[in-house]
This record gives sequence, structure tokens and C-alpha cells, in this order.
Amino acid sequence: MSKEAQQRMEKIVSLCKRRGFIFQSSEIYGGLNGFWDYGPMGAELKRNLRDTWWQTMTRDRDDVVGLDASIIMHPTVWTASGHVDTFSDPMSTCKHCKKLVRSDQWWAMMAEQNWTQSIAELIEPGTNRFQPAVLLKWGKGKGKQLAPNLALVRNPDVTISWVAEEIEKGRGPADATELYKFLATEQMAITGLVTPCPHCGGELTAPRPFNLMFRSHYGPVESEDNICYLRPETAQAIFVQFKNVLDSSRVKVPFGIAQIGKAFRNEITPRNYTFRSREFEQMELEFFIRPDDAVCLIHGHVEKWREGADLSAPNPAWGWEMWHRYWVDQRTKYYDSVGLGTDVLDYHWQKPEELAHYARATVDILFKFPFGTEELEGIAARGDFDLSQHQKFSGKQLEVFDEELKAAAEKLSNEQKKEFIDELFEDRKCADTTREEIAAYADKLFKGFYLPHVIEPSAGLDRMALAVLAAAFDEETVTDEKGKAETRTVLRLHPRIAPVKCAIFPLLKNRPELVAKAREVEASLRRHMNIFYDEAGAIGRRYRRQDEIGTPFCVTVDFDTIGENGPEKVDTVTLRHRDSMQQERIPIAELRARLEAAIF
RNA sequence: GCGGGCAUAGUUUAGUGGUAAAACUCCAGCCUUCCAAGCUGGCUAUGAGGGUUCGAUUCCCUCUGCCCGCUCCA
Repeated sequence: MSKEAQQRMEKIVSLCKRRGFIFQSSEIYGGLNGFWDYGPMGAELKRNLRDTWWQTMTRDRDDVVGLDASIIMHPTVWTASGHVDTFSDPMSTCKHCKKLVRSDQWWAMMAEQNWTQSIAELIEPGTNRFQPAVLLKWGKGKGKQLAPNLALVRNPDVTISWVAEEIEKGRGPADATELYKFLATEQMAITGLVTPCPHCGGELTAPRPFNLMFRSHYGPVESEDNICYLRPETAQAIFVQFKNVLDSSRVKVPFGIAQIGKAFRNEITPRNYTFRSREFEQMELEFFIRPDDAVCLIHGHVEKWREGADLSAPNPAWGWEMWHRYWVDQRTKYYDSVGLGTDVLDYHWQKPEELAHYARATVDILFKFPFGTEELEGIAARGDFDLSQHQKFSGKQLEVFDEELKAAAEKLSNEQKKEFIDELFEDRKCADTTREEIAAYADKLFKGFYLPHVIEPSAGLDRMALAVLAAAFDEETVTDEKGKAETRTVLRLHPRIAPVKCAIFPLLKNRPELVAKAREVEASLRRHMNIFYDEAGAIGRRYRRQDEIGTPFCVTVDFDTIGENGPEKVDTVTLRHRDSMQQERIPIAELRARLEAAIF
């Protein structure tokens, strides 16, 4: 992070605390790493963001419904989803270079290292046999650069002699993996062979479990039988309740289920302010679509993505690629509507090797934070992975019945059906699937049944709140009439999401007529939007205070309002705009409509 | 979890082995006819715990938190 970026970040953090956006959790007790609280302004901001997401994703559409599931679910949910396995990776630390190594990736990392490849060249191909003198020479020469902390390098003679001794006694390395462990061990100790650090050859500690899920127990007695987890993502509840929603909501594929809620992860390193927290809020949509094979049966073809394709409205013939692109487009429009335009966003199309095991394609929408360009939302095409896992683990049928599909299939001759199966088999040849499996799957399709595939736009609410704050933060130099320059700090938040929509001031507080009129204006607006009344200090100071919390409008009641300067201006007020600091005079009667037009 | 740096008021910064200083902010009052004006008064700090000492904010240890790097990020 550059120095300027760091200073900018510090100013944002400071403003957030000073003005009541974000506080450290449990601050008076010294704080708690990875947890944050939202103050009065932050609570409003977050609520506004949450509301705009919900409005856009569910209420504005007729094909998405909502869900609000419990945070703690049946523990098997997390076995089915794969979280129990992937969230508890054992890790080792190198005693010499202090780097962390995931145990399950150790061998893969080893294979990529220069020093292991260099040793491999000295071994008789296909065996573990080697000339001790050759390795000795390597340890005293080349190895010094490549693996400085390997036993073979630090103490070549001793290491080689005991390894040779072991081999003589028939207790030598059984395979390549073990060979490297032998070469990393100076003397056989009670603890056994040393596992070398892939980076430097040094000694790795024994693997220690890393539990990335928060664990608890349901019921008052703690035992192995009632372990449960705080959900690490909200998505799984949607899959788990998929059938109930389908049966109770009269929705038909394609349709989506949206959910906003807290999720918990024991992050190894919570960093960058609220960006990576251990407790955070997600806004997720699971949008269920027909598998491409079903689309093909119904429409005779599948519309695939091509550059410049029309994404404005869903088309029944769309395949998953089109739906994926469609949601990327929808989400981009949403971000723009809350003030995050493509100038501050970035996109990362994950490469095949980066994809999670369940994903066919993933796009990350990133925001240019001061501390780096980081992920706000991931939009994954997940296939039917989750539903099929839950179907398998729960033993419950989660397939949907599609009337249109059945009708389309009924029109096919047996010959056409066989052709369809042949084509499927041809397509999946590399996918390790037997012809019987393909035929069974096709048979279900012909009867109108399938597991829907899913497109998952998954956004982080806290990250988004931080992003809009970072994007809105601005300092500008303003010069007063006397020529004195000073810095104006202003949050240029989109009016839709600003915590306070409008502040109401009497020009002076020691004139009861002004105060009374301002209170009247306040009362007329309070029911319709979040407003703030202030009469303390000079008017300019009050404006600047509102600038700092991003209030888009200020209304001032002055002597014109109460008729002191003639009848034509009675009941008009000044409306002051945050970004331009321009003022205009408008009748109180028009105030509400003017504000609402800008805010909603 | 590892390594390095840091910790004094809301913020930014002084300072000391012997009563902790200032500016801005904030609050109250006065004043004030539109952009952080002025005057008066006020609140608020040595991150927590232990040790050395007659006495520790200062020296030592432990913990916590923050920043940077490693690592992780479905």
C-alpha cells in the first residue's frame, strides 16, 4: 500500500469512528480481533444498502423470492457442502523460515520447487536409488542456494551417512515422498522423520488443525453428539430449503431464492479494517435454471454466450453461460445504482485452475480499495453440485418436475431419444461417466425431472459498506471570501444510501420564530425519511458536519421564510446541495417531493 | 499461527523515574441574517495485567489491540 493510500485509509477509519459509522467491537475491553460494530450512521448506511439489495433482487422481480434461515443448521449440512473437510485444513509452520504450509498441499508444493527438482535429477529414474557421493556434493554445493535449511545442506556428512546406514539395513525410503523426508532428517529421533519445508528445506512442525468454522453445541450439555456450526455462508440454507420454497411459493424454474444474513468464519488473519471480519453479513441469491440439456430438449437449441449478446431480458432458450453473464450484468447495474460505477470496480474471471471444485465459472467483482483491489462479490455458476450433494446426504428427492420438458420429450421418437443420448455421451466422454449413467439421466429428463443448475451472485454487505465509504470519501480545498483556504471533508454518498437524507436548520437559534418554523418543517418530513435537526453553532459549521456524514441535502429556515423580507418569499427555504454547495430557494410545500425524487 | 513496527483525550502531536501539555474536535452559554468566525466555561488520555522502585506513563516481563509482511480467502 502506498503512503498516500495508507493515509487516505487512516482518514477514512478516523472519520468512521468520529462520526459514528464503525467502532471496534468490545472496545472498552481492549477490542476483539476480527469483529466490528456499526454506530448510528453505520447502522443506517448498512440498512440502506441491505434494503436496496433486497428491493432490486426480490421485490423488483417476479422470479425471485426471499428466505430468512437460521444461522445454526443440522451439522450434516456442512458435511454435504464440503465445509467440514475444506474448512479444517491442518497446517504446519517451518521452524526456520516461519512460513505456513497446508498439509494437504505439501507434496504438490514440493513438486514445484527448484531444489526438489534438482535432487530428482540425481536419482536413478523410477527408483529411490542414488549415489551417496553425488548427493553429498549437491548438499555442499548447489543445495546451499536452493534449500539452505535442509539437513543435507546444513550437515551433509552426518545426514548422508545415517541415510546410507538405514538403506543398508533395509529401512531406507519407501517412495519419493519419504526420500525427501530422509534428506531433511539429520539424525533419526523419537519423533521420526522430519518433513521438509517446501520453501527452504527446513523442519516443519507437526500439522495442527485449523478450524475455520465456528463451533458450538446445541443443548445445555456439551458432547461430541451435539456439535454444531455457525454457518460459514448463507447459501447452504437456500439449497436445504429449496424443496419447501418450491412447494409453497408457486415458483417455476427459472427462479431464484434470495437471503441476507450473518455468516461466520474463523479467518486466519482478519485484516484491512472491516474487509475481512470473522462475523460478517452476506447477501446471496441462488438462481435456479434448467440444465442446458433440458433447454435443448425444449427449444431444440441452447443459446450460448457470444460477444455483444442481448442481456437485457431473460430468454427461455438461454444456457447457463447466458444466465451467468446476465447476472454479472444485473449486478453491475446494481452497483452503479448505489454509486459504485465501473470506474471504481474491476472484474476477475477466474481461470480454470482457480475455480472451486463445484464451479464451472466464477467472476469476482472487485473494488479498488486504498489497500488494494479486493473482492466485493463472486458470481459463480455452480452447476447442480449443491443440490445433488444435499440429495445424496439427506436421501430426499430434490429434483423438480418440468411440465414443458415432459411435453417436449413426449414428441420425440425413440430414435431421436437415442440420438440425444448418443450426443450426451459424446459430450461427456472425458467426464468419467458411464453410458448407463447418461442413459438414466436422460430418461429422467424425458420424464420431466432434473436437478436445477444454479447461478450464485454472492455479495458481502460489510465489504460493500466499506467500499461505498471509501469511494465516497473526498477532501477538497475551499477558499472563503477572505481568501483563506481550508479542507472540506465530504462523503459523496449516493442519496439512496446516505444515512441522513436531509438536515433541517434554523438560521439562528436565538430567534424563536425561526426555531419554531424549522421544527415544523422537521415534523413534516420525519415520517418520510431519515432527517436530522440541528441548531447549534454557526450555520457553516452545521453544513460541514453534515458533509462529513454524507447528508445530501440541508434545509435552512431563515428570515425570508417567516416573511420578514416581504410576502413573496414566505414559506420558502434554502435547499443546500452537498456536492456543489449550491443553494436554491424552494417552497416548503415542494420540499418533500423534491427530496423524494432525489432519494428513491 | 510466525516475523517486524506501534500504543498518551474523539483526532493529531508534546513530555517526564516525582501534580501529564497543547491544538483541533466535542458539550454548555453568549454572540452570530448562509459555509468549520469570535468570546467564556467545561468534559475527556498514558491499552490491560504483573515486576523493579519510597514512587512507573517513563525501565523489565506477559497479554490485548492496531499497522506492515508471510499465510489464508468456498
